[in-house]
Parts: sequence; C-alpha cells; structure tokens
Amino acid sequence: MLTATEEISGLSYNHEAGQRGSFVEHRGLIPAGVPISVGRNMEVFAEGEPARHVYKVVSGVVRISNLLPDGRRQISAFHTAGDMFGFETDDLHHASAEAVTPVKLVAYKWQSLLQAGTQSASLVRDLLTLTMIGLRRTQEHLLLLGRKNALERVAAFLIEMSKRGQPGPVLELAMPRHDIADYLGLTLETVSRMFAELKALGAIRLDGARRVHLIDEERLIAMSA
Amino acid sequence: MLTATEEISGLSYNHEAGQRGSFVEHRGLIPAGVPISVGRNMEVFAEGEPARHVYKVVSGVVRISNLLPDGRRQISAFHTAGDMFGFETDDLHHASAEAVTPVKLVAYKWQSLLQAGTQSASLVRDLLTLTMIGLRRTQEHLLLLGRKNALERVAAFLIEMSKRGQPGPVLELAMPRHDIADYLGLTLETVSRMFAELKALGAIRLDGARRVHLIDEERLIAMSA
DNA sequence: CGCTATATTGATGGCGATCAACAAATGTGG
DNA sequence: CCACATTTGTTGATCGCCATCAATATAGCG
Repeated sequence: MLTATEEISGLSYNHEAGQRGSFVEHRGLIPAGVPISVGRNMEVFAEGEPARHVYKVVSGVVRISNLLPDGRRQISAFHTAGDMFGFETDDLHHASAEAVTPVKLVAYKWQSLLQAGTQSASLVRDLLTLTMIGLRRTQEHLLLLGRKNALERVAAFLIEMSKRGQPGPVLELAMPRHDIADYLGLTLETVSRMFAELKALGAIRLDGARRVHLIDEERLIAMSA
Repeated sequence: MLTATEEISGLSYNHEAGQRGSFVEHRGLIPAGVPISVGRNMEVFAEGEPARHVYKVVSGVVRISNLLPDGRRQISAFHTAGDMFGFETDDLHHASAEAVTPVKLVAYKWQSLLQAGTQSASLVRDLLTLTMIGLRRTQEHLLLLGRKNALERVAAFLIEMSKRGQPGPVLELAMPRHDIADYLGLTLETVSRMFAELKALGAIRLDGARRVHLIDEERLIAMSA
C-alpha cells in the first residue's frame, strides 16, 4: 500500500529526466501530496475545469487530450510512472486527463508548490526543467504530426514506447489502437494496417494486439525518420 | 537606434503574457544582453549547435524549425517582438532558428540568467511561466496538425497571426507561403488554394499575397474549429 | 526593364479516411 | 465449462483530400 509520504521523494517529469539525475530531492520542502486512485477510462480532470492541482503518476498510464467541437480528438501525451502533468499558467485546465489503465496518482496543490518555490529557487528550477523537457517532446511530436507518413509514425511510436517500458525487446502496450491513432493523428484502421505491415516487413512480431516483440529495433528507428 | 540596456526592461515571451501583466521587471538583476542583427533567411542557431544563449526578439520575425533527414521541414513556431526563444534543457539546440525578415535580437547568456535565478526566485518563476505558455501553444498546434483539415488550418493561422499583429482587420504576413505551409503541415500549393477558397467564400480579401483583409473574422474563427 | 523569387492555378495520382464485414479477445451468467 | 454478449482489433473495398507535377502569373528588385 502506497502512502503519500513514501512517494514525494522529489519531482520528476519522466524517465529521461530521472536518468539525467539532475533533480534535487526536495523532501520536507514539498507539501504533502494526496494519493488518488482512478479507474480505467475515468477522468482525472477535464478541459475547462479549474486547475488547482498538479499530479504525479505512481503507476498506470494517463492520456492527455484535446477535443474539437465535432468530437475529433488529439492525444498530446501519455504519462507513465514518475511523470508529472497538469501544469497550467492560468487557473484552468486546457486539456483533459484520463486513466488509460487503472492509475495511482499523487496530487499536489499548485499554490503550495509555488509557495514552497519562493523559499527554494531549486524547486522552481526543477519545475522549469520539467516543463522545458515537455516542450521539447511536444515539438518533436509536431514534426511527427506535420511531416511523417503513417508507417513512420507507428514506427516512431513503438520506439518511443520501448524507451519508456521495460528494457528488452518485448513491449507491452497499455492503450488500445484508438488511443494510439489519436496520438499519431491517424485512424485506428490505419494504425492496425501499419502494425500488419511492420509485421510483414519482419520488424516486429505480434503476440495478441498489445504485446509487441521488437525484432529489428535498428530498422524501426531507421523507418521512423 | 536600439541599445541593449534600453531593451532589457524585463523578460516576456509574447503579447499574451505581456497583456496578462504577470511579469515582474527584473531591471538590474538580468545580466546585460548583447544586441544582434540577423539578415533575412540568415541563421540564428542551428539544430545540434551548442546552446549558450537565449534570445529576445526586438523586431522582425524568427522561425523555429526541425528537419527530417530527407529534407521535410516542420516549423514549430514563429516568434515576433517581445518573444523569447532558444531555451534548452541540455546544452544543445534541438531545432534551428532563422530570420524570416531582417531581425533585431538581444542575446542573453543562459548561464548568467540561471545564476541570477539563484538570487531571485521570481526570475525563474517568470521563465517557468514563459515556458508553460509555450508548451500550451505547442499543444494547441498538435491538435491543428493531428486533426484539422487544410481549410481549418489556414483559417486558424490567420486568426493566430491577427491576434499578434496590429489590431484591426488588415493583416500583414511576414512569411512566404512555403513557411506557412511548413508551419501548418501542408504544401505551399494547398495553402495558396485555401487562401483562394477563403477569398471565394468572402471571409478574406487579398491585396497582394502578403496583405490579408479579414472581412469576416467571426466566420474565420468558426471555420478554424 | 528583365531577372529571379514567389505565388497561383490546373491536371492527376496516392495515401490514408471512411464504410463495412468479420475475427479475436474479454467478460458474464447459467 | 460453455453459450452469449461486448469490446477490441483486423481486413477489404471504395472514396476524397491533399500531394505532386506542371505551367503560368505576379511581385520584387537590380
């Protein structure tokens, strides 16, 4: 059983950040977070809602999405263990967050974090670094959405997910084809066809829809450019 | 004639931020910037270059772009007077910056800014806010690139540029069709056709290729959704 | 002016969306 | 454990939007 105090051992946006080891531990300075459980496909917050908290993923996967009035959806990010999300400059959420799988989170009051930040420049610096990393990732995703074809997008997606999951050639996808499609700016049918094509090319092997063996990761990387 | 000291009257990312009035003036704390002039289509920095400075636009327009190995290009942002750009978490630029028009900039040493930040939490807070605003904008652009059709993209582009330019119905575009296309994930031909279609629909009037009269801004907004 | 860069317009084709049918996986109750 | 329902995924047929290729027009600029 997780408790809040066990979890607030520092802020980190993602694995990459963690690996770089650039984040100071702020134990004792960070206000205590509140543990939250969210069921599959349940909402963490919705677009337009007041933004009072930021969240850190303890376990599970969260999707961040925006909707057009007619229902078209764009997923801007998937967040996994260690990631933080929900930062807003004004007091409204400009995207919605939902649990892809059952999720455990810790919620922090944004006001409290900022208040702690007045005492500690390094805390705000860490938040800045987190946000800058998020910005860079989003810019890379712009290149994918603006200029890559369907096969390149799916290849890039597999590489991205592989970097975040367990090391090794077996990738467990937490999300359905529809979510992958909305992340990649495609339809679920096209995503399915590209999986089939990558399989036919011998780059991957499928064990059910969600378990992907990356047979030729080098080739996937080459294909994703 | 501009001097550096006249210009460093505070940091701001863009007009939106300026209008919100949320940025503290840091006069005296911010290390002096160096004024730079860059000619049309000249490079400010390139992808992969060491990132030692951040830049503030004094006048003109800068484009931030990424390239795929085969030359496909995605422009992630246009920056105009007051905007800042060039932030990086590590010490390399992950995109290139070029002058769309002749540009005047002020360059600040990133190290010096951070050092000043250890003295002033509010300076880092401002940098954080700047970055968060940039992140939100980029996420909105993801929705455009992932889910909007060509007409919606061009309508959205005109509305976006209109908000940044002089108030009023006459919009002066600083960039050629090719840059607009690479920003919107389209070809220049499609951009041109969509301008023609908006004209045929009576939403805009064209006075040369670069001067756009927004006849029915409400409709443009409706079309951009 | 004439040269070059930029923009428009037309003809055609391909990639991915859409519509549709089927298959597989997952879950439920008897 | 199996019949059945539901969700999720695959595969096929067709269509349409936008890219591509091509020709012409317009705008800057020496």
